[in-house]
Amino acid sequence: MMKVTSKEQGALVVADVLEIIGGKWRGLILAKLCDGPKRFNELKLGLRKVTSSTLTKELRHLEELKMIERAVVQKSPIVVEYRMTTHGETIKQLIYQMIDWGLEHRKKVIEGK
Amino acid sequence: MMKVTSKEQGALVVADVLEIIGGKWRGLILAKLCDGPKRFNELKLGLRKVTSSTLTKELRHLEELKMIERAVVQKSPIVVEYRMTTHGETIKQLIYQMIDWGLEHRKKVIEGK
DNA sequence: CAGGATCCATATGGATACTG
DNA sequence: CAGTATCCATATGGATCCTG
Repeated sequence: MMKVTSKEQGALVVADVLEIIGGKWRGLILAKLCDGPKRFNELKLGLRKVTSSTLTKELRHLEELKMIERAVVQKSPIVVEYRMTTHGETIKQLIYQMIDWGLEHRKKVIEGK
Repeated sequence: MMKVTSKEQGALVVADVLEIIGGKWRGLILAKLCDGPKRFNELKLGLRKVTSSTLTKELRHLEELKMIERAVVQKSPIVVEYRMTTHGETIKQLIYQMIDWGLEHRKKVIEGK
């Protein structure tokens, strides 16, 4: 069911993962990209109120972590597309599980309050 | 495979979940409590360098979210135990999946760099 | 369209000292 | 042992304006 080694390193590894999906925006960006590639402004509009500079910073961070990649689709007017890398794709199941758990939690705790 | 409704609410729900496991300590605390109940100082020592005041704040927050509960086991000298609530238990699988993914990520990206 | 630059607000968490 | 209280540093993200 659960590897012993995983349990022992548990907290440390969780910290790694939180570096990727934690913070106010990174998890949300990844969730959006689970649907498929998105352009800069698509992400910007999809995330309620994030500013350009913040979005850029977060995207760069996810790029450094090899989770997403940036592709210039066309220039002048420039069009950029962000998409998950092959490695990034592997986090999809985790994101989906977060969503499923979150929906249950919402029913039980938030609405049931 | 994935419910459509989940996908659409995706980012919003992810934000809910990140409120619980995000931040610098909350996910780590939950990971520790996956092993079973822990006392205040056990948690404090287990998490590299967290101060009492910070740990207290984070624990209170997780209590408000109905994820953990505090139980006074004995008084004078007081002994307190923190453990997951029934609802909190439901997040275990998510934490474990985070750990599993994190270990893979570590191999592929961090060490493989 | 997609950002860079600059400056700034606030949230998060920390240091230190003290207590029932 | 398990906190509280007070004060404080910094990280995170935001506002605004500008540009190839």
